[in-house]
Amino acid sequence: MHEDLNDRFLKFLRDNGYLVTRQRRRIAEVIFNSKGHLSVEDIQSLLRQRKISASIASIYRTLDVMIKSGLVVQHRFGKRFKRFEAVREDWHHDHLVCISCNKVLEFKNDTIEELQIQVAEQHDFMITNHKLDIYGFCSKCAKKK
Amino acid sequence: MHEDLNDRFLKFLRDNGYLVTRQRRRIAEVIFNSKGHLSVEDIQSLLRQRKISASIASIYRTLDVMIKSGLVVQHRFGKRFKRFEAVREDWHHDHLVCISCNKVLEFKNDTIEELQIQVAEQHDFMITNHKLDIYGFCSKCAKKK
DNA sequence: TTTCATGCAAATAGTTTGCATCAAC
DNA sequence: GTTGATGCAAACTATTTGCATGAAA
Repeated sequence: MHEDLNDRFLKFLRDNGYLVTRQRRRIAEVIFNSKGHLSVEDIQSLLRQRKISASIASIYRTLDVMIKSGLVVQHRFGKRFKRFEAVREDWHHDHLVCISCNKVLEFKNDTIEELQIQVAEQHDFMITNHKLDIYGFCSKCAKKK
Repeated sequence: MHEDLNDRFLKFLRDNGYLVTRQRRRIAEVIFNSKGHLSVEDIQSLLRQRKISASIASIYRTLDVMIKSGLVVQHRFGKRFKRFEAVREDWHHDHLVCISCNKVLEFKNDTIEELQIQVAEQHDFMITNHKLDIYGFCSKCAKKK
């Protein structure tokens, strides 16, 4: 499963004239082996746990390449820093973001997706991607209040 | 129309123990008199055009208060800086963002809104707000390619 | 052995904050 | 007169970049 993503990334590197370096391989491994939405800090600490060294600069530069490969997407859930997420299979999804505990739930709704395509057509707009983030309180945090 | 927003903002200030200062009044005027999605830089230059002086710090601090008042919302269309938008009447809308010319079109789709509420219910999630941004190419930019 | 990636530190961009001064009430 | 807002400059955070060194092909 993540093997696949890893292989696809390595192939992307080779096919597009990028070097396959130790750092790129390891940063990719860490990201493809993690579920969810990683901050650069998360990635750093995952690397540290595995006793892998890679500078922040290399993490950012590798993330750029990964985004170009289409195997990773970027989020910015209202916060000032970015979060990164591996794109698994063809499963696109949107997010419910808890503004209290910062937990992020994923969901998928085909009707919403279709309606977006309709909206775009109506405005003669060519969609490349979209971000739908719903903010509020998850069930746990809602109860606390 | 923007008179209304202005008045509501001044009322909000008074009702919540904030001082009604020259800067706050003028920053609010500029924002309520502008359509669209203003960056802080935009706001600064609009103020400059009117020969009004206000420091960046005050602009940011006033924007915080305006957001608390609910009369302004914040966006972050994938970029690293924020954009601010006056909330007119009760007209909520979403955005089509051109990744080529950066133009932002607005749209409203009630069915999408309803479906979001359904999704939230299914996940026992209490919505406070949401952001749906569709990225791609506007008709002009799509033609150029 | 050439070319591209890395690591470090310095630079940048956007935003926030501390503090003395100033304006609102 | 008090209290809270302003303006300035300095601090901060996330991210990017320049450049000498090191690793990939």
